[in-house]
Amino acid sequence: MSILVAEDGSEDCRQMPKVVDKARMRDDILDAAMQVFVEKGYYASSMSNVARAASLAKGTLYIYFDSKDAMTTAIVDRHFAMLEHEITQGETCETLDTFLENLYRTMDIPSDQAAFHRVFFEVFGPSFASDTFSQHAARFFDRLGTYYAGQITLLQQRGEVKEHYNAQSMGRALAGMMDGVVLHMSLFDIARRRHRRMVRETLAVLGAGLRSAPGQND
Amino acid sequence: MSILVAEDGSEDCRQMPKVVDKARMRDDILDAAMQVFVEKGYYASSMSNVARAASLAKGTLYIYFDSKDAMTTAIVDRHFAMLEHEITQGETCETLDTFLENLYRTMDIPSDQAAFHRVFFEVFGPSFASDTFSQHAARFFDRLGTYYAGQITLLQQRGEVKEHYNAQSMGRALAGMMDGVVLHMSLFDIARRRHRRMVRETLAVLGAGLRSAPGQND
Amino acid sequence: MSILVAEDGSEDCRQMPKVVDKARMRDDILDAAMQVFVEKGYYASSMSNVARAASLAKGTLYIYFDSKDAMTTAIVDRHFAMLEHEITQGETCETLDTFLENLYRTMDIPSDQAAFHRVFFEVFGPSFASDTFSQHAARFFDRLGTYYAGQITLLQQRGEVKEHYNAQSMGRALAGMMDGVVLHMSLFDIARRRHRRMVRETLAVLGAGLRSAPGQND
Amino acid sequence: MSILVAEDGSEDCRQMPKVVDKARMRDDILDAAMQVFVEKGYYASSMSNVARAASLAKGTLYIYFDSKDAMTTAIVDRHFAMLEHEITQGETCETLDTFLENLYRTMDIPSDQAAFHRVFFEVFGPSFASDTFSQHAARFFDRLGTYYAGQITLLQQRGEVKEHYNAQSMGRALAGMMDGVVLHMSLFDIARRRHRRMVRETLAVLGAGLRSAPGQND
DNA sequence: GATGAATGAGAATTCATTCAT
DNA sequence: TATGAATGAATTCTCATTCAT
Repeated sequence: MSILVAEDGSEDCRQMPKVVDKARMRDDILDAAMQVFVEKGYYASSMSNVARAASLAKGTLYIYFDSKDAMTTAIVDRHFAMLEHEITQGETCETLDTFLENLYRTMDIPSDQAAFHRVFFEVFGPSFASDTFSQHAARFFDRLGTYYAGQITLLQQRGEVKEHYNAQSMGRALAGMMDGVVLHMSLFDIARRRHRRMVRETLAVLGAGLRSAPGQND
Repeated sequence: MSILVAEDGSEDCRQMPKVVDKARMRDDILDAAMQVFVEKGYYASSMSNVARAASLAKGTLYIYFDSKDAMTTAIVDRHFAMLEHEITQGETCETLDTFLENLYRTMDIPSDQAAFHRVFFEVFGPSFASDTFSQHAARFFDRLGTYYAGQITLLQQRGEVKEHYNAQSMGRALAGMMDGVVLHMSLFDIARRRHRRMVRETLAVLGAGLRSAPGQND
Repeated sequence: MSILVAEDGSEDCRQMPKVVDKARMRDDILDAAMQVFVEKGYYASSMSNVARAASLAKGTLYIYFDSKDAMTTAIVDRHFAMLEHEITQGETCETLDTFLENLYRTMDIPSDQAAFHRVFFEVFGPSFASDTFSQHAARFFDRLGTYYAGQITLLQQRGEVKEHYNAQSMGRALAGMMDGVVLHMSLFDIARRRHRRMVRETLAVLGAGLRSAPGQND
Repeated sequence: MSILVAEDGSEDCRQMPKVVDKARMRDDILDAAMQVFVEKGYYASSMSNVARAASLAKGTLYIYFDSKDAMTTAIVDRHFAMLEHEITQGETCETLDTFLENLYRTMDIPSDQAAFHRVFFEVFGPSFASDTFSQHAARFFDRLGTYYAGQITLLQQRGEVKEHYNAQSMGRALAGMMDGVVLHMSLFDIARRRHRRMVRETLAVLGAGLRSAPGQND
């Protein structure tokens, strides 16, 4: 956000012809588009709808994006870049409890992200899934899995997690399971309270399953 | 159903050859439709495509279904009825290991079902999710959750599962988690082998978390 | 024309579902399209215009032709097939005068054909000339040239035309020159009377140039 | 032309550096435009394309030309002015052979002029032919015809050409025929070598037809 | 003068649905 | 019942032109 503000600030230096912050514009359009998609569904949303939501003329959209497809791809790219950023930021956990708490926070997505997901799975159900999205997704979940594997290894070294689990494999399984739970909630629009209870319960079992018995290493 | 039979019956006085089993016809059409949807994606499939796949004329589809929407709804109805049936059939498990094995089998869906799911989430991303589908889905997962809750209660009584878990809540969490893992695999088209390893790993943690320590009741 | 009547006649035999003479329909559409193109120019004519002219809905055009391009190609195909037919029908000429008279008739195209040409050269100016049209055109003019060459050879044998001309080369030159004169008239919309005078004059020189001096062979 | 100079002149009181040679600018733009039209075809060329080719902004084009139409008209005007100039320059021929040689040179157009023609006939097929272009063209060919008529009259007086041809009519016919042959070549992109052979052959017949028998005056 | 972002009318094309046969 | 030709609203995308800077 602060970056964008900085970009705005740069506008006032000098500008003979109409200067537009193209990156900012693209971003605004994507926001408008996403809003429309979430409200009406991707396939029910026309470029006209998006234009109206962005307070622009239809043609203007095509200045910033070659096609509806390209715009959609840009949304996906941006979303995954954001997720990427969030992962990278994660601090390593000292205890299993901290780790579980982190997982909880990751799963407890805000409801607008849930709407986000519904759009993603409408767009990338089968249609052109294989192309852009699945590559992103696959890579993303691999990284997420590896990240969790690292955490688990650390916790195993600290004696917090049973040694006999394969950290790599377990990390990937965790990533998949967490994604699944989030998806389940996103798609079926489950009440947040209920969702939280489910997540808590799930993490309780997970924790119990992972945790080393006190005074033993497996 | 009986209505359909009545309709058929009203016509059998003469022109036997023209009597068509409406229910059968509807089913055949739904099969053809689903095949097309899986192959091309829901929104990329036209009624023409469906008609061709069903070896019928376009107009004929409208004799059996009021609209594309109605046809789609019928597919969902049928699918959930099928799932319903599968659940109801499940036998109660004597041990936690049998239970986990059942879960494994449930998660190890054939790859055509995975394709199925992708279509479902294309159709019922946001579009008209709230209407028909989410009701079905909510009810379905409630029943599934209740079913698992029953199993868990049983296993708790048998001392196989720690007493301190809330069976109802845990049952629902299990349903959500399993659905999620299956979704994750379906959507991201993960290699079967990898998926199986993930499921095994997940169930191992689950089992460890659920299982009562020998000689104790939590 | 008689062929079309025959096709009409065949309609009355039997026809349970709506039977449409597809070939006839295509032809009617092409007629309407050509009329619109001639009136407004190809690039100024929309499929809507064509549809209106054909008293059809826009969508109906796409039942008979895949695209505007395909429709255009069909017009060209049909036109060249017609020209082809006309050439093939030509009888061999006994004298140079008959030959020149034939040339005259060929050049004295009706004014609707002139309009035709203007459309052709709008469409096949540079745009996609190389693809369909130029192949047709090249082959057509080769055949026309060969046909004239045959005639000239015959007339040379009969002592009507000077021997020293190369029949093949002269045939092709004749084809090009005739095409040119017709084009010139088509494009510049020259008054018919003036055009005829020009053609007569041209043929007079041609005739004088070609004709053997009486009692000599070159 | 003088008007444009006047416009330039009215601005030279101050701000010398900003003074642009409007006529020169217009010319450069037309060159760029023509280049684009020849490459992509008139209707496939956008003002953006022209602007890019002219290394100018789109808006700038509209400073020099009111519209795409106006720009196109300007191209035509310029082209015909150039042709006009070429004709006027022609020297009178002393012999029929010189005359024919001149005709040959006129017909043996460079291939970039052929491309030129293709654009002309795309633009001035029917579209707005009647307006600007056909007037130009009609007048141009009249002048050309008159010019040839003059030459022919001269040659008739010199006894080089048969007296019985009507010089005026023949001149116009020559103009049309030559234009046609050039068009034929331009449109069908005939190989130069073949084209030359055709032209030679045509001129040979023409010459033979026109030439007075030695020692006779018709 | 020069720029190029913005505009919006209009083009080609698709497809769910209807209906005469 | 079954057919498939016809429909036309709706969609994506283009591009000549305008105008604030």
